[in-house]
Amino acid sequence: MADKPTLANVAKAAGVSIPTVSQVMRGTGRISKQTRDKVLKAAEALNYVPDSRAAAMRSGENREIGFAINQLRNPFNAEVIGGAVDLLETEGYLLSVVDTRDEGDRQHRLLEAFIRHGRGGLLWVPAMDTPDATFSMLSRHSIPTVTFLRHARSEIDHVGIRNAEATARATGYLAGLGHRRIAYLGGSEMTPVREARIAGYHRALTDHGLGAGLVLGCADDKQAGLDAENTLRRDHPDVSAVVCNGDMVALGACLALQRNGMVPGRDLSVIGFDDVADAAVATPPLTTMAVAPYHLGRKLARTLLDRLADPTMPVAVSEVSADLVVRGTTGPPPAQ
Amino acid sequence: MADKPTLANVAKAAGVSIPTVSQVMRGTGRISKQTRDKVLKAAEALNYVPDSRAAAMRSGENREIGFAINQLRNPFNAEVIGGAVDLLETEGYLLSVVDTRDEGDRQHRLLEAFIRHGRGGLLWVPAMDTPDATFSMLSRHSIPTVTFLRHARSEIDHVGIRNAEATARATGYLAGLGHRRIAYLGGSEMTPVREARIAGYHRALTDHGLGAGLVLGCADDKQAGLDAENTLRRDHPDVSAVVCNGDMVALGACLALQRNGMVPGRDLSVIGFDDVADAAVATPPLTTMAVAPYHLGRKLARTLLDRLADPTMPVAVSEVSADLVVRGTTGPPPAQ
DNA sequence: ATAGACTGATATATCGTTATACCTTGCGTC
DNA sequence: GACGCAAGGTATAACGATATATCAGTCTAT
Repeated sequence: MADKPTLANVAKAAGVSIPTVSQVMRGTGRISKQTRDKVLKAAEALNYVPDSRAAAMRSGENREIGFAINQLRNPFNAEVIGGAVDLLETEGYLLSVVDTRDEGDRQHRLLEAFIRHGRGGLLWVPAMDTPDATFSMLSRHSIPTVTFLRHARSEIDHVGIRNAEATARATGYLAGLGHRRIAYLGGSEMTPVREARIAGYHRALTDHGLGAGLVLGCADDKQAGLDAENTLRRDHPDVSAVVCNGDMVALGACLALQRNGMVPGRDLSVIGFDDVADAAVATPPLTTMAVAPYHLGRKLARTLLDRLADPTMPVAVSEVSADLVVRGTTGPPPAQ
Repeated sequence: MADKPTLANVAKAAGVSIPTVSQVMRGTGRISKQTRDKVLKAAEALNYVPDSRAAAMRSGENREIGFAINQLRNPFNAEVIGGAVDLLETEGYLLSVVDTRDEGDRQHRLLEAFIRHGRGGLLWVPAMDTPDATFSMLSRHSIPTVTFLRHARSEIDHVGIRNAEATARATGYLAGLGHRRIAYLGGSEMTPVREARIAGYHRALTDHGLGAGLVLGCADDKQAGLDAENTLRRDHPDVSAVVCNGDMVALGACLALQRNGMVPGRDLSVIGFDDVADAAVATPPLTTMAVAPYHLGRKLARTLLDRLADPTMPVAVSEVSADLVVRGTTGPPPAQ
């Protein structure tokens, strides 16, 4: 076969110097049409593709982004990644993903791998137990970073969700329907996200004069939601509405009701969070706080690109609000 | 602040030469304990992390993998990616993902970006209309590649699913229950995957003397499955069982039944494909062909690592079989 | 005592690019 | 016809690492 497709070989084939080929490929410098055609033909013949890593080394240009997320196997996160990938692709960036599993030391290793492999920017859902060493490593190598969901440091760009506001809205909506006893269902660890949501829940209770709340934790999946609802009904039969930490928990709760001959929205009102794809097609369709993960991913990526374009930009922190989507799992409390 | 963390600066700080530092970092060569400690201390102080791209340039070592998939926003694919990422991470590889959307020219650009950015290996679900130019580009740059699901070229390593066998088994199971009129539901384009499944379906029909089949296409989501079942019931009321192209379609079909006061497994038997997380917690739980996407992703990555470790290895083609998981949506046909 | 082997380190070239400075030509100008 | 200037290229160094060869000492064997 022919030579390896490098600038040097294209140059040899075209009978010009290496810098000339480089300039033709990038459209810079002053090159005559005649020479350019000659070079392009040679490049074509060799199937030349520039090595952007070598280029990056000299020029500093870097279009490689890393995304460290806490849980890859999760439809919500998968959508976020999809959004980020799509946006980055349009600008010629490549995205690498790793799964930190919310383990601080594992996360440190993975972020170090990102640095080692020359990622020029980071999207990051910081693990709960992120050590200081991780932050100092990132700042030492001055990697532009945008955190997602969990706002770890005030000097780092951030994109999140208005959790407190959203949950307060959901809770307030239920109170407006006439519910007096509203529980909060789901979430196990006290992440900042859950903390904010529960704070919003409590604020709404206070605002509506509903006294102390009831928080019941559980894992973020359907089965756990199902179990939690059973527990709730047994121990607190007076609860007539639940605000859930996520759609999976909400859907599980609905399932539990139905398996016991009750109907969501009549015997118990249920509000989810996220608006996953299944929420709209469940029976009955789930009332939920919609956050459009795909667009969140795009926004996240956009924020990083803005930072890369202008490193002097002031810290960008944005929180997108969630929309209450009323469907079939909410209604007035059952008559006593 | 101090200097940029490079080999040169570590060397200066430690008072030794650059190659010495390089050797200490990699644990090669003969270095006295005394010198090593000195170097390690300097590296630590500078927060040194080697630049693997510069290293790759000289040594050829490359631990960057690209995954070009046809649809990122899809729980099954998300799990596959999760499996691949997990396995690759244990060996120090990084995975970049792109979404081809099954568009041949878009895919070509993205694969070229992988080459440009120096990916040393590729995982790939080839688009239906992949042009020859794409294959020649990959071979021209000799990028080790493993195709997934769609076996495009016999000389390329491959990991897939025994689609025909699995669907034949599903169909045979229904026939064994006594069903005489079994339809195939779902899938819109004639991908090799769907083609194989339908072939297996037809083979099973023939084996059980059930004559011509009935294939009804639709998109791969719940809503489409719901609509398709309604159509089926209206136009072909004699059908007593359906084999579905995917779980989403199957779950949609079950929903359609329930909304019409019928019960899956009694009035119509339904078998899905994939065993998505929801299949087990649906009501009734879905009978399906389980393929364990996470492990499929691991196997895919493993195959690529094997190829990278030994380029002379004969072409590796493996097809994993799907397991029939009998749950609640299948049963004998309703008595006439 | 001296060749030979081993130890611990270094000098130098190289990977594939890009940035910078420099070098020819040709041409118009005074 | 010497000068300035623009056009069209090239020479060279650098990016941050690794591979290869080499070198100064020390140790061993004969």
